[in-house]
Amino acid sequence: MTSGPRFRFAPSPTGFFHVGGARTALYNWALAKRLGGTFVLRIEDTDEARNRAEWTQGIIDALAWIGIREEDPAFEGPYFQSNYAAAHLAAAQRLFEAGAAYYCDLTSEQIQERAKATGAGGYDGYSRDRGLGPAPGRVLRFRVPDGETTVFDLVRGGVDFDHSTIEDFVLLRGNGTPMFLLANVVDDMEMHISHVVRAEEHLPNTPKQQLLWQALGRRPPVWAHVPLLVNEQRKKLSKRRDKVAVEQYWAEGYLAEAMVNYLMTLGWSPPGDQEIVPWSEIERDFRLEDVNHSPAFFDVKKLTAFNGEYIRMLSVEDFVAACQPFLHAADVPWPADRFDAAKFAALAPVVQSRANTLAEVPGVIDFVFLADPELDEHAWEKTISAPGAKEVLIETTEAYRHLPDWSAEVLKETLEAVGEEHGLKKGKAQAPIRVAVTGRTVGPPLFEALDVLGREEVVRRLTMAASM
RNA sequence: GCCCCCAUCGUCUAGUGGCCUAGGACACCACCCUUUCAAGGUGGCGGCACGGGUUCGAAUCCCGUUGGGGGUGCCA
Repeated sequence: MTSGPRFRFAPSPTGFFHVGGARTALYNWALAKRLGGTFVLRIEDTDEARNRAEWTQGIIDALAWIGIREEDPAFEGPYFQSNYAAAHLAAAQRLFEAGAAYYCDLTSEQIQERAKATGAGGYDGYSRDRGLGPAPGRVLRFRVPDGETTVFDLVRGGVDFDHSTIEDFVLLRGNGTPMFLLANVVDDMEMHISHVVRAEEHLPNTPKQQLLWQALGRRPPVWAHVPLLVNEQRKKLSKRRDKVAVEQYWAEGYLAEAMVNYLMTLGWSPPGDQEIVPWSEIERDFRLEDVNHSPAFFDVKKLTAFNGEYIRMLSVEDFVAACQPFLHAADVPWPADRFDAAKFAALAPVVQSRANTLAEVPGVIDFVFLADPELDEHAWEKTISAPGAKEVLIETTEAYRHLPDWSAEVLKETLEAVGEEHGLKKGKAQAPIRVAVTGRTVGPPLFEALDVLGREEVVRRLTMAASM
């Protein structure tokens, strides 16, 4: 075990890696790295957790993607909550023996009835002094003392809670298994966690945890509750409504660096006037004290803009490499054997300056690898019925068939010359050729595309279109 | 119901009592560039929730109101 501060990251078992979790992980990681501490990954599994191995691997893969790697010495884990089952029970037993906890045999229904009768909400401490011992069906409850608790939070400062508003909460269920709250605290103790950095939703439960630390004779960790990530309705991000799985952004061609950078600007901003900054600077500058107090909207549009910037920062080679998974995916629009890596590489620079995500790349250049690109009928009608369009198409086809040089520049000059004869401006003359060759009115720069496509194929497509 | 947190352009933020006539980014709009679409450049639109204090002076400090969110289980 290393000697520095120990930060724990403990995602709850939702089955996927949440963007909110990713941000919290990044906060913990930045701090652990800068302070020479440790990032402890703990899987909050339960007996019922399904697909534990698969889910754990998913978390580890997603963490690796955003730069938090297992092979880094600052990374520790994963640990599993269930490994500490004995410690959970031992802690409960100690609390009971010290009188800090007591057994209660009331059922949920009975508690509700009593609450209704007395007009008070929740459990009223009925069994506090009944001297009950453990037995099946009885829960162990924590005896919340009189007074108040102040949680010292690095993000928010001191937060006061009056004990009269905290009911005697359950530590052990009627079947003897520990509640999450207890397990969580005991795990943190066992792992010598010094800093708990997590989402704001946990703040109201923190006084309970702090009380547990104290009752167990230990100094509580440093707390830091970071603001929630919300949707456009200002509600906590949920899987049902929102696109929150990190894996999904990964699959859609977002660059990890862009995701990381964007996530870090939610609730915090790098010093200086630049918000696109490398991780090395984030790691150096990030401080919990500077984190905002209010929830932040996860704006996919801004993420996408960041992603575009990061794509443009790539070298052409790196861009081509990053595109590979998307060019060879199963759902690619062209037959796999028609793909030509050299042609793609030739077109890469013009694609790179246009794309905001990698997933949109195949759709931009698909016409190059398709045997017969689907023709947008509407666009075709409109384009070819324009004055002079038909003549330009026919004459350009002939000119291209006999062109001595085949280069973007010559192709451009040739077409413009033909267009001029028919009184068409450059852009106008280009339209029929573009639709005839690519099937669409929009796309990457025409002449570069024609150049890459080659004379034979271009002339074939033009001739076919001209005969329509 | 009770408890807790929060409040600067539509969004993310800078701002820690005078440098604020409130700065930047995304989005949006216009123009330029241009070979369609982008990218890039220039400009524009747009905000301190409200009401009281404190102070010579408040986006900044205090109180209240309103609004939003979260928590409150023998869920994790």
